[in-house]
Amino acid sequence: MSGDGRATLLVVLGSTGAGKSELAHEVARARGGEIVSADAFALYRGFDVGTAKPPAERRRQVPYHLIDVAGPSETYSAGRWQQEARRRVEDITARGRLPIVCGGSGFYIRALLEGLPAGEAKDPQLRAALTRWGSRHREAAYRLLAGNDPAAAARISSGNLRYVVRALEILLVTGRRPSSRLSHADPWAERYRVIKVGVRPAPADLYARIARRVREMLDSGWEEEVRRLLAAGIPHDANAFEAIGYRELADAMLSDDAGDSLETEKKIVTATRQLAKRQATWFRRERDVVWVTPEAALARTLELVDTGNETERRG
RNA sequence: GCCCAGGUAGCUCAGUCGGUAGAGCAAGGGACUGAAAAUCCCUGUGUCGGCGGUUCAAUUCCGUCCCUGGGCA
Repeated sequence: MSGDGRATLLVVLGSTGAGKSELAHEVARARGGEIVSADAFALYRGFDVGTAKPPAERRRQVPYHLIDVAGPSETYSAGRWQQEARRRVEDITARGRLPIVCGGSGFYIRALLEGLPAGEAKDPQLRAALTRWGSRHREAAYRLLAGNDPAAAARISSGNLRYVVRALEILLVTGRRPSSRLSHADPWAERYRVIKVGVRPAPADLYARIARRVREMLDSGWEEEVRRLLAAGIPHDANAFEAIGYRELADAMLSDDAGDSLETEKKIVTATRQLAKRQATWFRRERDVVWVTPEAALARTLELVDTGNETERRG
């Protein structure tokens, strides 16, 4: 509980490789916390090395949630994660422990804290059909959207088939214009004293960290894991295979010209850096984030977490 | 040493029948309504290898030199 009577919810965010996991784990150990992963790919069983899941030792020290909760061929979703994550956070709080949401999936974190439009308006078959049609008739798909919802079309570029298809899916499933469905105020997070800590190394350090991490993952049997997944019949187009590294490694294995592994490693590092940049762009807009360097992270975060509690003790 | 093919954006290359050049990738910036590690948008001045020559004008033609591949010796 914090000074105003609300329970504390700690959110640790930042780019891949910044040092979020380390921080979350240490805070959890120091303050009796439990970690809820906000990572769109650590959800999938079998995709372990490249998603940097916490090793068994850490999982013995601290309870981890929303890791390995989906089958490797499944497609998870932000909405499903939001519901699950909220339930876990509430449970953790109810047990008197500190909930720590930690991850780099900005869309998920926003869904958790600020909510999503009501109703998932989802139909996978329709979406697949729209995608098939749209990839052949990109302009027509965009015109169909523009004709039915100019406001939605204005916010989406015609080249972004994914967004165009999604908007059409909403239109067809709900019978209402996607633009009329923009998120409403969601009060869920108001019951918490939310502390958002962003971990951000010096820019030059981040690149070095990423390169090192990719190397370590490859040294830890990443390729072997991908080979096993493919051998087990996980389809190459499964959602989890869209994760950086898994994509490149599977492509290299499935193409005839065995491709050299140094080339693959470079591609993975590049893709990871690009991801880190996109994440930075996303989080830059996130409100009320306290940014810290990995070195100063733990001390500063404990201070932030403890402040409210001291206030309560005094009050 | 001789012959051939090249030397153009950080990389791979296109192109200019002579009027100082453009794609992909990389890089930088941005967006984000249940696929989000996804998807998409914006941003391209670089002694066109060096030096000479021809020309109103050369990255483009000619000469020469240097460099890189390949072949012949």
